[in-house]
Amino acid sequence: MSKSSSSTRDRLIEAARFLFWERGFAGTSMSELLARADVNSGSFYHFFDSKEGLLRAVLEGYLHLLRPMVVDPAFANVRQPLERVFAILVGYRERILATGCQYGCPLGRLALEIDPENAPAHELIARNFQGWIEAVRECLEAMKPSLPTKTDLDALATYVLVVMEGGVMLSRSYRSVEPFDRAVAQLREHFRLLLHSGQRNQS
Amino acid sequence: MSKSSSSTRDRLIEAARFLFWERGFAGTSMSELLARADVNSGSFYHFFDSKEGLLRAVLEGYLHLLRPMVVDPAFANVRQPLERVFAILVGYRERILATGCQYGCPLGRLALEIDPENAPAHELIARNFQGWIEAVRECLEAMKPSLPTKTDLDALATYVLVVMEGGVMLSRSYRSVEPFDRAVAQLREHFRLLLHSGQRNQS
DNA sequence: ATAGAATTTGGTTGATCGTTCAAGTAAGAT
DNA sequence: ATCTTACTTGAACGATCAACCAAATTCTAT
Repeated sequence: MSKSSSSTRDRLIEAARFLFWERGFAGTSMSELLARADVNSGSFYHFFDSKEGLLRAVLEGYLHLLRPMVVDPAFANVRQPLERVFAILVGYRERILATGCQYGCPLGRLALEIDPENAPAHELIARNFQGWIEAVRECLEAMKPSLPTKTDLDALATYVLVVMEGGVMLSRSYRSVEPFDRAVAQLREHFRLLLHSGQRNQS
Repeated sequence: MSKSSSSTRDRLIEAARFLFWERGFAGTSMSELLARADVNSGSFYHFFDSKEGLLRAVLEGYLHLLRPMVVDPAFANVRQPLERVFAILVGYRERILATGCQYGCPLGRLALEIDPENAPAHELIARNFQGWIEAVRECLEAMKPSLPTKTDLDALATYVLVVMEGGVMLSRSYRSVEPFDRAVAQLREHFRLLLHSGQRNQS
């Protein structure tokens, strides 16, 4: 985060990405933010019209970070479609452990915090969720022949995200990965049952 | 919320329960809170040592509200154990609809917002979650004979909470019950598969 | 009736909030 | 060389923040 190695705007977004994640939007003060980014308040308002404008930029930034930060690392060493889905979840498990079970999904946190009146922000959060869902959906698409014919892939992919977000939330308040692990294990069982339900393909 | 009909302390907790739910902890100012409760700041600090002290009282209050507000209404007209579980989820569906898809679980919101350093608050949140899980677990216990022998009832009950919290979160950002409905439908399918997996009882 | 505790009053504190501004520097175009 | 645009500087703004206080009032027990 050295001052010369990145543009002022980028430093602001990077600082905000961290602080909004760790302390929330309302919980992050401009002074903290400006100090972390090493930027003066005047410069801030040259690039953004308000703190909310910065929030939008952060959420747009996440759209481009999903693949390189979440999906690609998970897919790197895994070929089987279903295992790729669970590799994404393993990635979140590592985040939970790396933060001493204090991890919260930055998007999930903002989804619950940001005022519903703030439509642009919520649209961006929903688009981020949608990108996540579509990455999972691609895996499910690849295993479609093994799944029951009537399976709604969109609904199933949404379900995976739901389980991840809920699992992360509980692990945070319990200060333990166990709730997350339990949820993932149940999801694993759900897929196992789906794959053995004997209604696959055109049956 | 008339001034004479309830004690000052109760009015403060009730106002905080609403505001922490709607605007979050950091997003709720003392002036808003005091105005809503119709209490002077001096009286506040007679009953609570700080805003965080009030938060703890609110979280303790939720412990006693779980049964009368969430569990009992759901169980009232439903006898079958599994349907009771889903009746709880229907209750949340109604909350989502009643708030124009802006509903967020008050505990889930605080679980993601409150500083992890605030151990007492997080312990209370976890205890609230645990109460919820145990209510579901009681239902699962009643249907144990129908479930596969090895089924971990605690894990399964936790899973139900995870799906609820994740579903509520997505429905808020999508401004639609659909993600919640999808998640519940998948959970329903999960139970259907479990009940038909042919490994039930002592097999 | 009266002492003492419990509660209420509402103004006040200093700090911090997000934002604005006028003045200044740096760099490229003409 | 001069004009223009882009960006930086950091002090200052009014508003609001959580918290505190001494004084006034109401309740409770004797």
